[in-house]
Amino acid sequence: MPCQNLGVCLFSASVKTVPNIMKPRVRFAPSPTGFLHIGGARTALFNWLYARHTGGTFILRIEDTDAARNTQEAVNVILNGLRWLGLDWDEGPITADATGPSKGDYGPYFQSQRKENYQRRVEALLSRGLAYEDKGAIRFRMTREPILIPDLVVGDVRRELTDREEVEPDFVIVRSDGEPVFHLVNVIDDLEMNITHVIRGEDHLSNTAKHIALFRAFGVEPPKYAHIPLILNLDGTKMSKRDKGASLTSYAEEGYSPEAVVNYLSLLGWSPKGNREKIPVQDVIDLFDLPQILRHNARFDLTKLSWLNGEYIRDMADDRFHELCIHALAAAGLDTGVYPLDYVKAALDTCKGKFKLFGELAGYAGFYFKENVEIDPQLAKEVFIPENKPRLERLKAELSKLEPFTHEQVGATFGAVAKELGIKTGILVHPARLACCGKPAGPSLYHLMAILGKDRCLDCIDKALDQM
RNA sequence: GACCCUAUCGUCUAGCGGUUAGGACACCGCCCUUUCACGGCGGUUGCAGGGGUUCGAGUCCCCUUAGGGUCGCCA
Repeated sequence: MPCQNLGVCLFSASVKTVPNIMKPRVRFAPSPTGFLHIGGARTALFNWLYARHTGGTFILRIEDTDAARNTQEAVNVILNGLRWLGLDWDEGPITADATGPSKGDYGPYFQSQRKENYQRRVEALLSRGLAYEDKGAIRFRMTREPILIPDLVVGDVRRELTDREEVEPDFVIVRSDGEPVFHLVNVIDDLEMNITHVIRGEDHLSNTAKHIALFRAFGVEPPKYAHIPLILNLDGTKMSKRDKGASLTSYAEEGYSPEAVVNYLSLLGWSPKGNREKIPVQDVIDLFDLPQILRHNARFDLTKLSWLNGEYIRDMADDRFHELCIHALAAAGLDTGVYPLDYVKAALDTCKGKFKLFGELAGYAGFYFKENVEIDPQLAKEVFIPENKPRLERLKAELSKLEPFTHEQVGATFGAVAKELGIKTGILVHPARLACCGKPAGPSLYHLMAILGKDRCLDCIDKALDQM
């Protein structure tokens, strides 16, 4: 079945031997709104995956025709977002400056710098009677016939005119203020940049008829199209700017790792088959192809992303783990720099695999990096009860004798004291944990106490005893 | 209003005419255990509805319903 399109099959079968000129050229063409939508990020990812899978070229083009709301900061949101995800582009801007340096032979890669191309093309249409002036604007003479849209994902789509289009099929390509509109510039840029495959959101499917007609008017065969399904909210509604998880930036802020986000995004509308969930991006590149993309929209499930993120953190190299932890703690106002590096690393190692988001870390292990433990008052009332006082006192007495204060020794002491008192170890663990961390959950108590050190632990226990 | 796309557990998906409809997240038990996680075992939950085609349909066709998209001098 994947051989419906012979051209594509021949191509992917001999990817390494085809001449460069036949290699796919795909682009991600976002508008700098100051915001990178998670759906846009997925579109970028799919384009990138296809380019990397085929050995083609991934191009970044900035559609900044709307000068009013475009700023370098807004462009940087896009550049930084793609960089964070690891989606490197082969052609496109190097900086957010529209007049700045870029890489690739098809520049400029900012639409604001390509005006003369549009003007030239419009004049060509005008002179051939394919477009005409209408009250100061310029309209394209659109075909009245239905247009067949061959789509690599959806299949052949026959697009008829809507009732409104029946009344006025000719659409504006240049506004009366002289500014060319999206449909026009998008097509011209794709044409002039030799884009071979347009991979974009399904929201553009209906408009593709216009684009195909425009390509033909320019005397060029349109590229191949692949319209990918959209990402919706968990409740099935459209994900808008305000919805949780809509902004790519928020993922970095909340402590997701880019590998997890890329992995999760890959799984939306595409599947590696074989019941695989956590999958390295290189494997995705190897397996990815357009015809296997699903046709229905997907809903964004943050819970599953969190799970995946936890999986990535669990398997993360220590250095990177430490780095991301320290960054997350700093973002929460905890300066680890004032503690010895060995202490910091040892403390963080007790947390590895225990949380899903770096954003949780400060709450989980903040006690390591604070002078005083903040104890949950409600739990204190439940755990720091009079009957625990003699137990904790006995524990403290034994603990104070320990030398060295290792986690093995600490653990053995808890066991011995519990046995001596004829109680379960847990009876001692709960008040001791609350005394040391201020919370009911945390890293292994014995390890954490060893890292905190004897003096600090005894001090915490003293403070707890005062409350009993 | 018209046009287009889509439809398997709550969610992401496997399935491409014959399956006890599989996996993952989430959820619920049990086990492990110094807390929380992790891990292990088990469980609840699904082919939107109706017609066809066929010996046989989640799989093919049609209709309905539902969801999404588009019809701008927005991108």
